[in-house]
This record gives sequence, C-alpha cells and structure tokens, in this order.
Amino acid sequence: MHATLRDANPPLTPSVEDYLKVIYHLSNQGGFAATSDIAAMLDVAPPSVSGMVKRLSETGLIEHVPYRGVQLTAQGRRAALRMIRRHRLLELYLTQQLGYDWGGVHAEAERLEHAVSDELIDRMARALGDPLYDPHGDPIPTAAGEIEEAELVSLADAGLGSKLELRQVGTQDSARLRFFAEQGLTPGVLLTVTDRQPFNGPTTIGLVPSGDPRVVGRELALLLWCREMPVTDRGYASR
Amino acid sequence: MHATLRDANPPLTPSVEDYLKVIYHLSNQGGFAATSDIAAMLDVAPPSVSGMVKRLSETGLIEHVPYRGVQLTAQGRRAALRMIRRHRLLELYLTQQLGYDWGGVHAEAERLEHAVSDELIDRMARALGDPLYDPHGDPIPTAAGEIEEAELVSLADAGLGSKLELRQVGTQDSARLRFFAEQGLTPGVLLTVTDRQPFNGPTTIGLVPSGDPRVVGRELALLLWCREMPVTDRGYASR
DNA sequence: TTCAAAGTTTAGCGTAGTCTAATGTTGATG
DNA sequence: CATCAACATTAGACTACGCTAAACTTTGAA
Repeated sequence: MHATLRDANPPLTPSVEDYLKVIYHLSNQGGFAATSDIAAMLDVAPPSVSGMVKRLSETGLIEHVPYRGVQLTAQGRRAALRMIRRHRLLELYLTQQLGYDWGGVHAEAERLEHAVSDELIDRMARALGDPLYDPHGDPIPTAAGEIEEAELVSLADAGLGSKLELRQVGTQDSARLRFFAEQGLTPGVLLTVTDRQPFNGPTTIGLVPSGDPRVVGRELALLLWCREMPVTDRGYASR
Repeated sequence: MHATLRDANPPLTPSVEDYLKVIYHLSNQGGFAATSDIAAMLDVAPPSVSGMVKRLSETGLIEHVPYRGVQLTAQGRRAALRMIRRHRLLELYLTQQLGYDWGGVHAEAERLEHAVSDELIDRMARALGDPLYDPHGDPIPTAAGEIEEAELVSLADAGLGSKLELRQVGTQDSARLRFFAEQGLTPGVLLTVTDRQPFNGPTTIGLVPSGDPRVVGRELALLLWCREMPVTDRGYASR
C-alpha cells in the first residue's frame, strides 16, 4: 500500500490528499466539482473517482450530491489547504534554498508534500521568513488554514487600458511555464492592456516600466491571472 | 497503493526499499538475513516477509535460499545503498540546515527518503559540501554506490587502554540517543578505555582531551562503535 | 415532448500489500 | 536417531486502490 515493485518511483496512484486538492481547485468559486473533471485532473477513470468519492464522504471530508458533484466540508477544506501550504512552501524552499528553477519544482513538491511533517514545513517557512506567496505568485495558506482570497482577473478578460500585476500562472505545464518565463511574464510583473482583437483574438500588453510589448493568444491569456491595480498620481500603488 | 484513508500519515506498510535496507543491515557481515529478523525489524508478520521475498527475488533484487534466508544481489545492494545515501544525507541536511536535533531526524528522513529525487539529494549533498559522514557518524554512500567499510569495534569489546574515536551509535532509539548526547558521547568524540568490570560489567572510559570519566553498562557499550586509533608521539593521528 | 448524447454510478474483476491459521523443514537434545 | 521446538512457508481471507463494461440520470435539442 505504499510503493509498488515495478514502478518504485512515480506514485501512479493519486492519494487521498491529491483528490482533496483538485476538489478544492475545481470547486473554488463556490460550485461543485464534477466527477469527470476530477478524473481528468488526476488522470484516472471516472469510476475510480466515484469509488473514492464514496470513501471520502463516508469519512466526512466531502459532501456528495449524486450526479451533481462534490464539495469539501470544513474538515476537507482544512486538509486541502494544509496540502496546498505544503506544496507552495516546498516550491519556494526548493527554488530559493536549493537552486531549483521555476519550472522544475512542481513534480518534486508534488511527491514531497505527502512525506513532510508539519514540523518540517514550519521550519522551512521560518527559514524563508514566513513568506506569503510561492514562486508562482500564489498565496500560501497559513498553518492555521487561512488563505488570502485573491480577486484576480484573467488577462483575457481584463479591460482595455487597465493596469495589472501578474499574480498567478494557471498551469503546471512546463513548456508553457518556460514560455511565459522567457517572455518576462512571471508573477509580480506589472503590465497594461494596450489592445485586444475581437473574435477571441490575441491581447497585446505592455510591460511596466519598460513598455516592451507582448502579444498573447487567448488560450494563453486565460492562464494569466492578474490583480487590477489602483493607480495613484505618483504611479502604481504598492501592495 | 499509496496512502490509505484511515491513516493518511504514517506509512504503516514498509516499502520495497525498506525491505532492501533492512536486508542490507542484517546481512552486512556477509551472512543471510533471516525471515523472522526482517519481520521484526519492519514490524510485520513473517508471512508478509515470505511474500515480499518471493516478489523481490523474482525481480532479481535478492537471492533466496528457502529456510535459510536472503542476500542482496548486486542490483539489490545498489538499491539499498541508494536509499541509505538518501537517508543519511537527509539526516545531515535536516540537522545542519534546518535546526533539527540529533535524535529527531530519523523519522523525518525515513519518510522523505522515499519521496526525494536523485536530483534533490545531489543538490542537498552539494549544499553540504559533499559530506562523508552523517550526524550519527555513519559513512554516506557515494552517488555511484560506494561505501566506506569501517572496521569498527564495539566499546564493550575494545581493549583496556585503547584509544578510540566514537564513530557510530548503533541504535535508533531516541531515549538512548538523547542519553548518549547528554553524556557527550557523540560521533567524532575521542576516548580511552580506563576500566572494565568482569562478568559483563560496565566499562569506564575517559573523554579526550578533557579526561572526564563516563561509566557505560554493557548493554549500552555494545551500541557504541569505535575506530581504534593509532597513537603518534604527538598525539592521536588525524583521519 | 421525446430522445439521444453526455456524464455518472454500479457491477465485477485485478493487483499488491496486509493478516491469521495451518503445514513444512531444520537442527538441537534426550 | 527420534523427537520436538523454533522457524519458514503456504493457504486463504481482507483492504484499498485501479480498471472496463454495462446500466442509469440528466440535459439539451429537435
């Protein structure tokens, strides 16, 4: 029930915590997480999800409305946020303390998050100065299970002329992550929307303060989540 | 096949690698590892070991002589040493970089050693300056799978008057580890045997250079593995 | 209003590990 | 050298996950 013989390394089978994490992400905006979406995210067959859903709701971690989907209970949400805290702190620690690069940390954190103790996570957090955001710009839940609810707009939806701070890159795909990094589109960057083509066409933005233009197709723009920034007469407001 | 529902945290079931590690330790001095000893070390029932032994020998990691015991093949030895390298580097990293104390690292390393990648281990090793010994004084196998074969004597067997360097503490029991640490009996310490009582009585030693005496009962003295040191006319030879 | 497609659940089986109880083997002792 | 205790293995059941195929809902479009 732990590691198998043939494939000792990559845990092919998602753990309970992985289910909770994807349910958290899928039902984030208050809705239900659909069986098939969970299955797609975890790369298992839908009946496997039905089975796990049954077990998880028996133990009180989720609530299941048949044919509708699932939601986390308070307990399940706590467990999910605990794993998200672990994941994001691990990514930050690996990046800052061990020289990993932005695109390479995800897989490592994905495995480690199941093995680390709360004590280790707290020690890492302290070593990093109790940071609030991970290398992708996502907020790190506190040990008590609180998380900053960011009000983010996808770049594809942001208004023409609006001033934005890139906060999250909504993909784990390393080719895309590398592409964004090459374009200078990393969390924390400031930008303005200068143009958008109709019919789901690309968005053109300008980086701040350099003014360098970038053209981002809609598929990719949908992955770039931004905070809309108030503008003061002396420039952009700081956080 | 990964983490179960009821006991999400402590991996109650030993992994393949855990089997290889204990077989390595049990058959270290060239012998066979007995089924019941493996079972005792892993806290599983003997038939579970028989089952795993079958699978491990089918994949060529061990050789099994029925009713005699098992030995590692070259491949199995390599896999065991890889895990031992991970374990010892993790203990050292946690101790030196994250402020863990000597007694508390074992359980953490035991879980992490299954989740870390070779890359992470190599990065940790580099961050530590490619160390040769872990916090217990045990040699760390190289990435290529070589390990220093130490010629060690148990303190209980060392000759009266001999000069020794404490190299390994042969227990994982944290109460004993803490006791040794309090007595100043940590790997690297130099000492001389000043007295030994007959009938399995205690050994008296003097710490070097302070000369502080310590009295160690036979049960504990058996756990303290030392290197016998050549003496030069200017003092103890360095490593 | 029906009906078909899409999505979900159930049924039934496979695998990799655990366990207890029963059976085999070995080696020391009378 | 026969016996018996200790140790090892086999037999058979259980759990927790996975899968495919089949049955059941829901929904959206004709």
